[in-house]
Amino acid sequence: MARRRQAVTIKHVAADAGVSMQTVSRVINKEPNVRPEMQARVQESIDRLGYHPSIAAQRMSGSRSYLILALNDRERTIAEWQSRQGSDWVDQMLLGGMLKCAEHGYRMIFELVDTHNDHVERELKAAIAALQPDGVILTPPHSDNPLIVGLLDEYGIPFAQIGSSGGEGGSAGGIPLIMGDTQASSNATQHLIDLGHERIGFIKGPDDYVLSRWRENGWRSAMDEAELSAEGLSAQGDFSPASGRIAALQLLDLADPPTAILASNDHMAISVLEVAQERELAVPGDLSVISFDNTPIAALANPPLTAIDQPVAETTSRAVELIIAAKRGAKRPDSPIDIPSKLVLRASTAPPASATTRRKSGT
Amino acid sequence: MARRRQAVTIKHVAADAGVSMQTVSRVINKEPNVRPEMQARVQESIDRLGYHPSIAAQRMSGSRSYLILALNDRERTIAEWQSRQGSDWVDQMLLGGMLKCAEHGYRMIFELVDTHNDHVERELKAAIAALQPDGVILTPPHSDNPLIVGLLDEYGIPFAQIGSSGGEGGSAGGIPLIMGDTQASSNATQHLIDLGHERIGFIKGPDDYVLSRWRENGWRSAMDEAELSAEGLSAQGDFSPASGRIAALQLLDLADPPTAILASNDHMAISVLEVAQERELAVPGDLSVISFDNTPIAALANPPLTAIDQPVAETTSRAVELIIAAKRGAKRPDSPIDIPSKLVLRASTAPPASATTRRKSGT
DNA sequence: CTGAAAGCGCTAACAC
DNA sequence: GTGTTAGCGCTTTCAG
Repeated sequence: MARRRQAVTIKHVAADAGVSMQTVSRVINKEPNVRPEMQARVQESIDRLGYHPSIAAQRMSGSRSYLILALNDRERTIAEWQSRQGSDWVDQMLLGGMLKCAEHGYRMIFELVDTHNDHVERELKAAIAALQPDGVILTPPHSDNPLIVGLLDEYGIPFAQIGSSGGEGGSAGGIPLIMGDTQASSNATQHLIDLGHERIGFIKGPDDYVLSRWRENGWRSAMDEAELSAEGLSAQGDFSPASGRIAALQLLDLADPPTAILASNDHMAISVLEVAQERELAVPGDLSVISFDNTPIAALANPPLTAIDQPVAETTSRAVELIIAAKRGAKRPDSPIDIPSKLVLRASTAPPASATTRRKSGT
Repeated sequence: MARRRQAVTIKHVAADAGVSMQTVSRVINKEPNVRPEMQARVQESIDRLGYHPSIAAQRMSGSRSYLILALNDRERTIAEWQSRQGSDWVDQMLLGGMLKCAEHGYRMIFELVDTHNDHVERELKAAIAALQPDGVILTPPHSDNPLIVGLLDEYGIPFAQIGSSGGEGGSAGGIPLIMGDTQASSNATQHLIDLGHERIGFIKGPDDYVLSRWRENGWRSAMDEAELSAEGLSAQGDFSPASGRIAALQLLDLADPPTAILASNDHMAISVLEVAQERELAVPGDLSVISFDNTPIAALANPPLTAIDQPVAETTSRAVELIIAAKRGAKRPDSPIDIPSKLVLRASTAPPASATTRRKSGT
């Protein structure tokens, strides 16, 4: 007996409470201008009848859809899921975003879209038309995609840009959120400097991620500040283990190789670990390693990696909050929200073995 | 300029193509009784205008919602996300389910509900009323929850029960899918027996998961068949590392301890590994270990664990297919769909060290 | 502060 | 084959 119609509707509640549908609607939406006694009576009916509004109907009548769309890069996300390397980016988004949505009666829907594809626009339009989301959460590398940002602005849909500083002028509806990449990168580098390292290598992320630049900048600025040369100590990677291996080889083959390496993500750091092992370099004895992201493999690596933890859950949670607030008419923050990343100390960092034998001034 | 109304509706398309809305609707839904030339003309308008139907409106008019609800256990799922141990159950569900949904124009929405809570019913009713999903995917331990199953049957919503054999009579709309637990467990045990093990311990999962029993049964039957005693070789666990430790201790403290242990999930197996290390038992030299699930930590453990891989993505994908088929009126399969789990051989299993010194007949 | 009327975008049920 | 009519459940006007 597939009764496809709503079991109990606003009409039933109205009849039960002896009021108009309108009043019930007001109670549901916590609108003012309802006498406490009315509100109580209606609420009682709602509870007793087990009434829950249909978001489809709410959406139809021009109100909210209570849906927030989270957009991730299709190719990379699927690759991560299939590789089963334990990256929990999506899980952390769910943890932060879904739970925050639930608190407000919203729901989060995940969608994968191709960045490098002419279809982005079509895909996004389709998703918006189909779902009519109240907000959209963009993740790298979509966060700075002008096509996506432009479309969202045009539609007037509030959206969060995780991992984006919002470009130059910012956009009408975009709320940029960053995870302190530059600062964290600089802190991590400083940590290595404090340990006594002077030759600190850096493995960059791919250029289509803005945060690749931030991470590099943080490293470079800490090196500069300590008056250490960064010359030749940066190698290009693309987040893949293979690229990490190539970069590690490049750095360790240097005439004066680094005693520490900061890798732009965990996978590349693991590759560094592997290369070190092949070369019989002890970690952290001969080589210290720090990675970005702190996905589960960082803790499970051998040795466990000191890593910069990305507060993905917290950031997503804030993104949801800000979108919902924007819906309610709150004005957007005028500078990017910055949720700081913390350095998690584990076993892959130590003072350089040859600390005293090297040409230098400090300890 | 927040235009909350649909940008281009079926009306626009109808006007543009010079036909009635109904005809457009028929084209969208690929219904018969439309002349090819009409269908082409309408399709042309749809494409040119960039029209996409609103699922809210489709739902409102009594048709599908194109939404499939996936229900997971709240407490356990959140604990997994927070522990950051790399369990990718949810990711694999997304991989299998989301992609399959997308193929058919559906969307999957995740929702967490408390099993051990009086509110299950209320929560589920709320989700159904709000979303009007076309189908629901149940995961353990919800799959066999009579309250949930009963409610879904009553509402006439097709649903998949992952990890359930469907109980006695089965239910009207329930489609049980299992992942070959018994067989896999028996195979894994047999693998150890083939290796020469005779004392094979088993660490059970919690009783509120049916699959705990299946896994135990598989082990027990393989032991029986090989005429090996299982007496005292099973220890209770609850999937947590702590419980795995206690169970490992219990088994290894036996007067005649096992030379191999089959743990009902990866976490408990890791605990076994830890206990072994503390006791200076080499794995796999002195003790072989096999785990269930094969989440990413299994491969990352030291040594990497031989594990029984749960085909979560494939199962979820099939679940979605079957739900959509059921919607289209296909009759449900009359026995549980069984997607076999495969044993992934890694470095935690080997013949027992003392193989020749033990009382026995074989090699 | 409360109610009545109109309509959102779409499809089921009928006519033609 | 195609068009017309009515209505899904809710919220927006706008009256009172």
